[in-house]
Amino acid sequence: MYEEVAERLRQRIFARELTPGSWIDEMKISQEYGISRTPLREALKVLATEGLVTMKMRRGAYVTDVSDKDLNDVYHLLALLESDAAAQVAQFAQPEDIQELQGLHSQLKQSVKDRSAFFEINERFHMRLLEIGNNKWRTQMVIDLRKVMKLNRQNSLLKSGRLEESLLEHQALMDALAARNPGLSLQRMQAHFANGLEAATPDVVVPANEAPQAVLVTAEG
Amino acid sequence: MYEEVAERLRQRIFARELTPGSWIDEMKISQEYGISRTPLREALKVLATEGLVTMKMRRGAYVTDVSDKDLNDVYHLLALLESDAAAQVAQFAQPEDIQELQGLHSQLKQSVKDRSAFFEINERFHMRLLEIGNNKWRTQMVIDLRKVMKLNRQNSLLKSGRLEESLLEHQALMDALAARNPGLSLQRMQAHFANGLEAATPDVVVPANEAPQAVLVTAEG
DNA sequence: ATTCATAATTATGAATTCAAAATGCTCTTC
DNA sequence: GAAGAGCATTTTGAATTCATAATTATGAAT
Repeated sequence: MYEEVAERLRQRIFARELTPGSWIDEMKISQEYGISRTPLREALKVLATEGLVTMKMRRGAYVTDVSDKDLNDVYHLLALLESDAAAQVAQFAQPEDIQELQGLHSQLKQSVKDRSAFFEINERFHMRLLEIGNNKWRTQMVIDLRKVMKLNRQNSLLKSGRLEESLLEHQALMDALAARNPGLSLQRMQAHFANGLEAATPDVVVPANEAPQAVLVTAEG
Repeated sequence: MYEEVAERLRQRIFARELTPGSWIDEMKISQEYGISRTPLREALKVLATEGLVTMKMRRGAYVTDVSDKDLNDVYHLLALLESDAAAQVAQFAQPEDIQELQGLHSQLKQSVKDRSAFFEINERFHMRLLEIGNNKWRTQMVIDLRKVMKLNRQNSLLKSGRLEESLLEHQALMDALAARNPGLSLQRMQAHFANGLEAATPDVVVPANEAPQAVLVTAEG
């Protein structure tokens, strides 16, 4: 049950119903959910290790307040991990996996008019790519980091006017994947992330012309 | 208290006192520790999110059995994250931080005769580099991944005859850091990891001559 | 003798109870 | 009137109790 409770809490945190920095009233929540404090406390400890809440000694649980630096740091790691995944996919994926990604990409193209649909398919694309990347630890890390991102920016990975650009970057990535070029795939994913970050945090930059070479260290079996 | 209990359990798991795949008897452990099952269960759930134990529905907790592929995957991520950290350090560290690393490296040189001392200082060096890298999320991820590595190989990051080689790689890394060359530092750290992995898993290779170029995507403030 | 069903035991998961610590309020004193 | 001390209330943290599910053992039937 604690899993379920943890998920409900996550949703409320992401929805800003529980605001960053605010105290979490165990009594109140457990009554709301019609459960005892025991499974709730277990859920809170799980969220604490995920970084979504912070436990203060003898003071209870607080929704973590992530700073701008935190968001930059997390975004940087997302770029690092997902680019790495892209390289692995280009190198080791089965043809049908690439097909599947192309299918998702097609759906993405078609949903460019519908913001929320685009958003959802985009997320599916990224998650599917990770799964095909076939490293569950990396996948789990990305899942956790994306949760943290959701704490403070609704659409940090996809800001308003960027749908078309984002689509072009996806296309470029898909081309690199289809060409089974790991280095290029890595680079394209990096570019995708570099462009995705909003202008407010301009210290994350990959100059497109002097784009990075591939780091080719592979550990897949 | 659950933190403390979690740590005691971690130690026992790393020491192989609780063997991978084995069931964890809540009753027995709680009696051993002279506590109730409540904080123990909380600790177990934390260890579960860390990946050290696996919770089976209505079946309790089991020490996770990590496969060879898991170890390869985790090692790959360690290489990725720590190289990234090295690049950041080269780029953004304060001079005194580099000094400190050089100090640790000197200690490492001197302790080449004492295996366990070497081991401990080596760990300190890597951790300190991460901290200087100034991304707490990355640091935490590496800490967690290193815990997983400890599950199945005592000295996976440093196998028997490799102390001297390892030292040379460290020296090369230090040179790159001192030269404040991010790309080279990244590359040297990658090489360090590539060489560190034992021959039993030969699918992790970086050809030294066609060493990777730097991936320069920085997100530090 | 083997297999299936039922009962009993054991262990997990959750609720409730209990204790201790921290905060806040009130009363007293300066 | 303000400040400090003491008491009460609130809340966390842990133990105990309770219920439910699963496994095992026992017994009966084929």
